[in-house]
Amino acid sequence: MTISIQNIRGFSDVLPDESPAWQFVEQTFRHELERYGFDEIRLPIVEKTALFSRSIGEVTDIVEKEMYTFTDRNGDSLTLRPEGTAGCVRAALQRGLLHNAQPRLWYAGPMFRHERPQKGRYRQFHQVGAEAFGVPGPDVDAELILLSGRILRALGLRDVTLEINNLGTSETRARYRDDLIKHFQAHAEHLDDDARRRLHSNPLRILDSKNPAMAEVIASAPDLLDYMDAEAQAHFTAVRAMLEATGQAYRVNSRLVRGLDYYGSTVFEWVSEHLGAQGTVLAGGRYDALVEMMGGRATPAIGFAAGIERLVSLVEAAGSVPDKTTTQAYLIMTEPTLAQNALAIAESLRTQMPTLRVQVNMGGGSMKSQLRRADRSGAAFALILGPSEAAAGEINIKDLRGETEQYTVAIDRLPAVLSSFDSR
RNA sequence: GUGGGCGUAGCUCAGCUGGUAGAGCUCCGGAUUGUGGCUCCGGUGGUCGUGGGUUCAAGUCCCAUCGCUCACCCCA
Repeated sequence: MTISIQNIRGFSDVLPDESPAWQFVEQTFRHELERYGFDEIRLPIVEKTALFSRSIGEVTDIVEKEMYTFTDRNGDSLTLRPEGTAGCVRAALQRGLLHNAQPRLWYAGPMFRHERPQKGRYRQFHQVGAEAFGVPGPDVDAELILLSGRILRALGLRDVTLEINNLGTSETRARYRDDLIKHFQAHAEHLDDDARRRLHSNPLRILDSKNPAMAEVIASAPDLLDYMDAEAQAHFTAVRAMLEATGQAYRVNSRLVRGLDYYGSTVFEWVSEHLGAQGTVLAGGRYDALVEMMGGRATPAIGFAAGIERLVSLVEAAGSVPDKTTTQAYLIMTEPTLAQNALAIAESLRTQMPTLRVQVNMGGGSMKSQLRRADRSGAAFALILGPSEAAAGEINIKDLRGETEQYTVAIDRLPAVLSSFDSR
């Protein structure tokens, strides 16, 4: 079949088969975040372009080539949000949430980046984000990491590992960056094309290269950790001590660099081996300079974002998605003329039993096909209404899963009977 | 943006050196006049991604194009 209009590349549908896993991931985040004192904030999907270009960094890949930017009817440049932190900071500042308060906020929803799609990477993707404002750490840093670990465990994910790093202050990072460029320039003959291109735009990224030919130049490069000042050292040590005290395993990865300009100090990343090339499942870090940069009073902050699609794929592979609640009762009728009675019975049942799931067969069909639908709906039992039952104010109950013999009851006794089935 | 792999039924796929489109699953009906699952029988469903070319003849060969997918880059 040739369908004339299809979805946009990289914008996927979440089909009914997949939605239980999505709900599981979303509900787990909501539940654990609330338990740690985070409150939900709902933010616009479109913001002024300048919000992102200024906060994320003009020369990052996101801003340079990945944003969905358009001009609206007023001539303003608007952008579909590529990430959540900028909008959250904007809202917190604009609405006065940061005034004499240390809010902890979480949000969830779609983000948009115009990249080439591949496994675990889509143009519309979904994140859950959490941001904690006003606390300089290291206690929040550690708690946020512990929270993210708890969420991943609650999702039943075992094979995810925690990597942490400290990017130091913007001054020490600039000094490190300069030395790194010098180092790579001195060994320019060993660099591949990508590395040469990134030498000035993003030299820290060269450290991540997977090219074995460059392993030696990279290994001999200066280490960021050697550049940290005493304060950053102390902060990093304290975070590590807190993780150790709570039994949270981690690996220090001095090559761990976040892609957005506003990150500094503590950064962390949860990584899975089962996702192909896009293994990062949840990542975050401290961004103490961002609030002030956006016009607010200097306010320390830290946050993380998790990729729902990646987590859904892991959770499905791990088989940890709880079974979907299926239809408990499926009502069928032997004559189409009984549809009125069937609807009335179902409505009355739903009113009397608020938690009951009951589906009425629609569109007729033979007894055989109706029962087949009842079976495939996953219902625990079928309610069968024929002319004789209807006339007598009764209905027939057929147990589709257990051993109970089929029998007929008065309709007003149905709630009691179904409850007894339910507690079985 | 660059490269590899792949586009045949709703799904998973077969279709040799060109000779009028197939299987399994699903769905619908029947075997069983008001009784599902298992079995058996039958049926619905395709402009073979799209456009052009070669040929008496193209799912098959050639060209272009679109899409999907994985990887690079980058990131959740």
